[in-house]
Amino acid sequence: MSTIFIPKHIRPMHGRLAYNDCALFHDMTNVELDTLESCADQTKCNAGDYLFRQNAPSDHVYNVISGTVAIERVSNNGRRQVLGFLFPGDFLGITNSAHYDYAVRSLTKTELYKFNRKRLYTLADELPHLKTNIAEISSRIFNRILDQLYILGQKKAHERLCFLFMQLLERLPGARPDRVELYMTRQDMADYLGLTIETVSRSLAKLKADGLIAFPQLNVLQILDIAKVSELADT
Amino acid sequence: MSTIFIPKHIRPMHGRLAYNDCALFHDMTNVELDTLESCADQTKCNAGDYLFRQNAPSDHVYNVISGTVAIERVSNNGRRQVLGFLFPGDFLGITNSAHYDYAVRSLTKTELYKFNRKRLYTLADELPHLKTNIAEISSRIFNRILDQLYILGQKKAHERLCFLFMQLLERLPGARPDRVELYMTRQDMADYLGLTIETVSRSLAKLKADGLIAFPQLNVLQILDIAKVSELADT
DNA sequence: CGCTACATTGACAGCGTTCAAGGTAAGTGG
DNA sequence: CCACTTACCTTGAACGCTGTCAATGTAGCG
Repeated sequence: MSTIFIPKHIRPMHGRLAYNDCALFHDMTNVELDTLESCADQTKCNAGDYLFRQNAPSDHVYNVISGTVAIERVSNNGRRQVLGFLFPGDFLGITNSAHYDYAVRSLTKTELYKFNRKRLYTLADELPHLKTNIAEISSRIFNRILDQLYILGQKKAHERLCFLFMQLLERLPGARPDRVELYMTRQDMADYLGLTIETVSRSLAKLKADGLIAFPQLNVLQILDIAKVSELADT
Repeated sequence: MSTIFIPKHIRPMHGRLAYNDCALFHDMTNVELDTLESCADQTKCNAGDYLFRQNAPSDHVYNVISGTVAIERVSNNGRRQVLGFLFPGDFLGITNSAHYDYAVRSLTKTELYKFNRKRLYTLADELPHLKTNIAEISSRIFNRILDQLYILGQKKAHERLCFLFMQLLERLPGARPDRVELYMTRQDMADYLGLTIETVSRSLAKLKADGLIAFPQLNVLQILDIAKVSELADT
């Protein structure tokens, strides 16, 4: 039944999450959702586990139920670029190539739905809403990458961090200006923003000294001056 | 007739251009090509002209026949990021949103095919090859953006330039190691690579002094040591 | 020839990286 | 409960790359 298929902690997002990717089920009838369920399986990961590695065959599309994951790309010489952080409701693995061009690493304990990619795509030919939704999700992912590209090309360290904060605030379920849980390490932030861990640390210290943010705990961020942070983050 | 529809200077690429986007017509029958032609129109631009601006309604998909264009994104504060350079055979304007998230500026005199986007997409529902090809093209565009993201996040100025050179060598029709025409200005390169024009100039001078490249003319590049350039460019 | 746009070069400052040391927090075992 | 370990984070100092500002050079064009 479709009411079982969509777990409680995702359901309430439907109305709220305009920016999140949780839209695969959007506008679909219960009958359609039942069909969709036939492609679905569930899986889980522990913190640090790789869901899949770079160049693995792209057999599945995943939907994060709970937890946080990082999309990474590692080059020949070992340098790592984090392409994004994904949260509950987000999709990953949507691709047209036969292999994933990136790896996915869990930052926390993570539960995911797992769809057979080919079956999902075949199904999309029959269910127009599903196809529209997949296109819509791809489009959002693409736009996020463009934002990140702009940030890496044009922004200073402290601006990049503000960009990350605003992204977390918008996309991380449960994040509020006075409490944003940072599930990633400083190194993950650095690799996402194209900086070193030291620069991240120093820039955080600067933003803190300037009264824009605070850290009630090491991994809990408080945004004190959201107007300024938002301005610095601006794309 | 489909033999008219695909102009001579594109036709020969079909077999060769594994990395170029000129694949919309791939595997299609003459009947299918005739149908495709019904969506097509032709247009041209002068150097410096904008084909369309950021946030314009995304009414058309374009295919470059001749010339070079730059995809750009400008932010609120005026900083510009070039998202890519496109050459004959390349597509642009493939999107799922109602508006373009970027502007397209001609670097040279440019001729393009122009497809009504909605009609093209409707047609894609009927012609399976066309739909596959559109997906294939989108996938390549996405991968190029990921490469660029990595470059901006991890590489030094001279490495970024080598990356650009290798891209031009692979994607610009007619480019050979001993002769790569640079249709873009130094400023365009800078905005593409997330650098300033001065840094571009200095890094070019350094690469020249090291004997990796030469400039027979200001806008003609010669790659003297392709092994090293390729190594520096490596993603 | 002189105008204009584009490119190069120089001097200098500043931001970010690198290398190194020290600090903090959580978990383990005595 | 406390020392010890480990992983992560912060801070410091020096260096170097890149940005900024300014001047000069160069190619194309009327």
